[in-house]
Amino acid sequence: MATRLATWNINSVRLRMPLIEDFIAQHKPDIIALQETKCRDAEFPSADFKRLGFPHVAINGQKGYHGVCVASRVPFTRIDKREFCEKGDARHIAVTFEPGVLSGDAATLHNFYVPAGGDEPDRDINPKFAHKLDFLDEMEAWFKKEALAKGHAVLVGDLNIAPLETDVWDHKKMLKIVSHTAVEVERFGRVQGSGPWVDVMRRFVPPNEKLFTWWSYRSANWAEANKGRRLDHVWTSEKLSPHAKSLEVIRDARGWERPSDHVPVVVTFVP
DNA sequence: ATGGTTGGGGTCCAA
Repeated sequence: MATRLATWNINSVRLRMPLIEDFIAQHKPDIIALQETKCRDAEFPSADFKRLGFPHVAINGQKGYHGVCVASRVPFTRIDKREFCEKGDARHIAVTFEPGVLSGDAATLHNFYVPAGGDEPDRDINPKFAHKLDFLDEMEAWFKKEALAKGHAVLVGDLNIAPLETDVWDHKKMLKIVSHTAVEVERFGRVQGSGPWVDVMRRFVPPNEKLFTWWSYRSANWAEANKGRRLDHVWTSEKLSPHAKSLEVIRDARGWERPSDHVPVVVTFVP
């Protein structure tokens, strides 16, 4: 039996519940990690997920901004939420699955929403960019300290960085744009190396091929212009990597009615 | 060089 894991920055879970329903019907995920749910835990549409076959829900939400969750057909054994940068933001949640769900061992799934970082890529004049860099440093220190990637672990989410030249529509034009600056890419590499984590998406799509998961709302004709970025990621620990068997980026979802600006990414695991 | 759009909450901020 295979387990299909999806990650999707939904940009308001309540507004896009009909799209989530379509996505479930078409792509049959077993576990869904969402970012930017944008509602308090008490306002989270748990009953809708239960109706759709996802009775197990772990939520870390806040009013209006950020917010992450994991909804699952199969149970998980524990829920952890970590606060980063002492800001009280809801940007992380982790759940642990029993042996036989993602691999033959128990495996922990971490779901992250890394700060976007504002417009100006200078930490001295832009506190949001400073927050993003500090958040990444804290991720690296935590992963090292806890050796989280030494066991069976998956990390998904909107990391708000497109690290490779092929993760953006035009590398040279993007070098001074937040999400693709050298300082961010260097931080990204250190976080990834702190596992070390395996970039699962690039196991299936070679690094010389363009691969995007996000297209701005601000450009009309997103599909023709194709000025996208790969901001959403799936990493596994090395031990779990062989269990990840396929990748789907649901590009069509960007063209659905009232879409998120991010599309779902689905990875199939065979335990 | 500039502006383009969306969501939440409430007449502006974050992305």
